[in-house]
Amino acid sequence: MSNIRVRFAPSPTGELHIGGARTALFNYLFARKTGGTFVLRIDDTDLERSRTDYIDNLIASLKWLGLQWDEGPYYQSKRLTEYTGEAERLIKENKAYRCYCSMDELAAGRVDAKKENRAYQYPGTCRHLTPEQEETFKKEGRQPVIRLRTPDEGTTVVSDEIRGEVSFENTGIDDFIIIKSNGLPTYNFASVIDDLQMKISHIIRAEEHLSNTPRQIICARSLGYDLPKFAHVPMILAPDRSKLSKRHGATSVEEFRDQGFLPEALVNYMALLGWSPGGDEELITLEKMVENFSLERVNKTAAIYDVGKLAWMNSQYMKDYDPQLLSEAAIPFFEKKNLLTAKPGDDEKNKLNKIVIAVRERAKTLDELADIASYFLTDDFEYDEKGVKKHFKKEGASRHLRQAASLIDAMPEFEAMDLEKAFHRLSEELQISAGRLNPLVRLAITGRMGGPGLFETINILGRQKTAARLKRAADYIDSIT
RNA sequence: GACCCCUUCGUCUAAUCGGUUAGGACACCAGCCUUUCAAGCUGGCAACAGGGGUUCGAAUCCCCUAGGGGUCACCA
Repeated sequence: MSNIRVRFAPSPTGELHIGGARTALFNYLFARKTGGTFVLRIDDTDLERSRTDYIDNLIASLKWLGLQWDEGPYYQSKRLTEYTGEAERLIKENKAYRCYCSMDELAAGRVDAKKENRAYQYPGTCRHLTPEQEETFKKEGRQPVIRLRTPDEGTTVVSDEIRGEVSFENTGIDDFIIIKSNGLPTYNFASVIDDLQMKISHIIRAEEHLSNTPRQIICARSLGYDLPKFAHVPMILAPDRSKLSKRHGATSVEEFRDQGFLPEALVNYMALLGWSPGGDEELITLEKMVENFSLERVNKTAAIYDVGKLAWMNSQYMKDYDPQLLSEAAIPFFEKKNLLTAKPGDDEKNKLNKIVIAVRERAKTLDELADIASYFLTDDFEYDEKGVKKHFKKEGASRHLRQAASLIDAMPEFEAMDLEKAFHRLSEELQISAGRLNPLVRLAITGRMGGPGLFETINILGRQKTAARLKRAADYIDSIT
């Protein structure tokens, strides 16, 4: 095991979306590639917004994607004394100080800054308070925050594995808060302490954190720790180039799952957003990704995700999926559409398998697959309107169907070859072409114009059902003509 | 507004010390295959943001402009 340690540290304030999932994936790939350790940490210091059901969602989503972590989950909410202890130490070392400014006072400063059209910075009001002044404030009942004393000059350089050296003027960084008045740490403090204490060697996270990094570096230096390496991966944007949000349709891993995407396809697709293995291969297994992964090959540009390509990729995975596993995965979608009344037994599973194999390459998602295959599981379907016009309203249609029905009734069991031959003879008898008979029969037994091969369809449907549907269609034709 | 990052087909991307007819994939269009719908196969459309340099030679290096994004909380 190498010394490489990475972490995925989401805050449980929402469902895991593909941006976060992709960050987790890159961490996972990097850890596997380097023989390192992948740590999961839950950054739940924001009591207001953190929710346990989001933690469940996070964990379920990671597991579903197959991104197994090696350590954790750790919870920041359980490590609070760690942060306050470090903050007290910094105060003793005169690297941090208590600030008694009220939120209103600070807000007023911000309003002024806005008016003068300049960036707001904490003016350092409490930087040099005497013990007496502190006493007075305390007597007034003010709850202090703790601020870090940050350098007033010089530059802080972020050395980023993906972006190179990025430097920031220290004048742009004020004495920011590390412990809030409620005693909880802020992100820039807790996260730094955890990363350092957990011996994280590479912080791989989204680009939105790049601007925060100089603060964290200053923080780490005050604390007296060595710096980890940083790698800021590009963001994933919605099709309208804005940040991902609910109004962009499905963005969370759970939603993609519920829409019938396979985890392998989603992982494959996410990996290719901001990274490429180099060659022309796009359909690659997780193993292959691990083998080829390097931060060097991660892009700098934000990527816009395209559900269309995800769907295509999903269809590719469905085609090659183990049929057993695929029909297993499809069951919830059949259930959702009320196509499965009870838990399927062995016989039904067998049938499901056949159905899934027959329709899989016609669907892009499991949800679509269940739609396409619905007529195999229910008699309750409508006839395609165009099809009715084209095939049912033709001279002799109902007679042809009745003939086909008696043909099938007369057949003891189905052999695809026999069926085909029998239909061939039938079309000769009826003196119509197979090109006219077959679509008519298809419409009668499936209600649709397209689908798996006709004889395969009849085979799966079974003799009785097929014959019954043929007669039903014939009756229907008689009733409308 | 300040600071920071980014810029190759509509979208994802390749071209990793400068020399390519700028490659692939999705989508789209056409053809083939096919009893249908798909799938598959073949072909087509389509990009180096703009302007200056450096160089024999720039998508690649430098500068400027424009555009996009991110951060500026007692959120993470």
